[in-house]
Amino acid sequence: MHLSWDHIRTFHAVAQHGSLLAASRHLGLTQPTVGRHIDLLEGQLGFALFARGREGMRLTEKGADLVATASEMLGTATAFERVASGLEERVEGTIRISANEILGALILPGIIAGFIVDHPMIEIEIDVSNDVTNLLQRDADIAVRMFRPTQNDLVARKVREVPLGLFAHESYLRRHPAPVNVADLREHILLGQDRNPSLVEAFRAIGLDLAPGDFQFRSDNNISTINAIRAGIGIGPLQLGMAELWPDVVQVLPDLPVPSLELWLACHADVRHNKRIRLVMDFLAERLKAPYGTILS
Amino acid sequence: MHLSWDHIRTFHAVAQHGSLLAASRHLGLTQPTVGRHIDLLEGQLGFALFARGREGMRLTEKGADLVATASEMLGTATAFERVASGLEERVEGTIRISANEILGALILPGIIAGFIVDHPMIEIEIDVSNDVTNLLQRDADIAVRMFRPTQNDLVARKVREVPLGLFAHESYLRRHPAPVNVADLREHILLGQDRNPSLVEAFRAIGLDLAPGDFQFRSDNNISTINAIRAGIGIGPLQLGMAELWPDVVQVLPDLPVPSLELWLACHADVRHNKRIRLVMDFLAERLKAPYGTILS
DNA sequence: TAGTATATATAAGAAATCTTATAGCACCCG
DNA sequence: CGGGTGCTATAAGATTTCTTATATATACTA
Repeated sequence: MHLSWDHIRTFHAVAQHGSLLAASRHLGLTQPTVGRHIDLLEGQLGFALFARGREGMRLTEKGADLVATASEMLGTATAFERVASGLEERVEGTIRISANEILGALILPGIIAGFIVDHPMIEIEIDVSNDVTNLLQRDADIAVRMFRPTQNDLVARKVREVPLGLFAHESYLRRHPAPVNVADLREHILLGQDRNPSLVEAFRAIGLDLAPGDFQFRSDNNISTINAIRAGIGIGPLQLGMAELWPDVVQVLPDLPVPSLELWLACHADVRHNKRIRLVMDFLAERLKAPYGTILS
Repeated sequence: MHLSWDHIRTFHAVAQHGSLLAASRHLGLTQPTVGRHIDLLEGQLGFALFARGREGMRLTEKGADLVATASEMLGTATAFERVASGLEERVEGTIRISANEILGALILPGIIAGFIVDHPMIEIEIDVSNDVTNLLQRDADIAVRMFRPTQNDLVARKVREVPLGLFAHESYLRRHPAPVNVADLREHILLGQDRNPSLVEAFRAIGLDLAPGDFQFRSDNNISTINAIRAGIGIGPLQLGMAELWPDVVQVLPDLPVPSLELWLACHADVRHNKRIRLVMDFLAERLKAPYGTILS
């Protein structure tokens, strides 16, 4: 008498999400179905996997002992899907692209508009996130990143360098005279990141040691920062190509050697030969080489 | 759109057994069901896994690329079942015992007869085989072996030494005078093993270097060998305890230091705390300590 | 305190899955 | 060359599984 492998998947999802309802949403099933899977599994095993309560499904001790193996199964199952996807040669289908806010919301739509007219059989989904793990979990097929992806099963290619500068809106500079050297920045309202430390590190590299508290406006969402600059709140970092779009946003300390970012494209090694993915990656690499101004205008 | 894990299991079974029909028998499904699983899988993947022909299902190149991952999944799924079985505390249920021909056919039935009257909720199955891998694949819960099981995930305990001797039937010895030393054995009709080399090695240990061709009757089935001795074909090895059952079978060269065998009980480490399995193993260990004569009489 | 959101459990109808039965093809054996 | 065996494919009915809808309970919120 064998267990259903699909029931093991359901067990894992419930253990992961803590409730039948949450698991059902992630599995694309309904709550009664997920509940029945667990009931059947418990019936076959002869012991309870979860304690049911108003706050959801708590793993029992025995249930907890089984999570690791179920998790291993999930990993192998996603590997199976990845390998299968890598063997696929059909051009039609869906491609899911993971990108940060600027790329996903501002840049990619314009690029993809050109792609889909030439390839009407390919559907594109955009997942706005900065997490690399979604390539491993197959939540996305292609990732666009502003740093080198180092995960070992990933295939990454560098598209170009992205030069940065410090910018402020005219209205801000009218109220606060523009800085003439790095040290002057301390007297200004600075726009920075919330929990991401990369900007603090970049400032340190150009000789300015700042604590998170020295930034008066903090957000990890890049679009939020851009709009803060445009609203005249203060001085913040911006990609040079983007600044050209808004004539009333001007660069401060233009000679400052701000370290530039890198633009990378990545996919999982298992799917690298998938025709669809290749096609989209090649197209993105080609179009992303151009400065943003040419894309957005 | 996710694949069904059960379909992956079906894919693996078909790849393994080479046909829908053979796979369906191993999976406990019917041939049309197995066929539909493969059809659905191929439809979702977008390419063919098998080439269908009168001689069965041949893996395509792409199908072959997926077998390894599917196989890994099967391994994890059986591990899941093993761990679950180890966590189980119910006493009722089925226990499957793997044993060689002599134990499985002659000895165990008598022992188990005593067990099941005390434990009516436990059902016992006997799988006659000499393969240790069936504990890993969960084809059996307990194995009784005549050698030390060395597989690393196995828990084994030695029950006792099993002394061996050389025996022949009276009718044979009437036609051929009994040997008086090891060298005399060369002039006799010897009963040996077919492909299993252990007996040849045992003879070499007592100073007699024999080739397979020196045995006129060869079988790897122990019961076959026993019956050959009883039928008066020639001289063959027998466990001392068994010989007592047949007064007209007598030992030759009784002072010969024939190396003895060891009797081992084994189960998988994952399953060692299962109450049922513990119960049966303890019972078997206790009863198998006694010489066979007391069991069979 | 009413309203919303979270959670599980259950009943009954809808939808999918599985089985039985059958057809068709190729091979092997006496 | 008939008769068995092993194989896949297909149709139709039986069965199971899944979903929709509802009941119940708890916590948070305004």
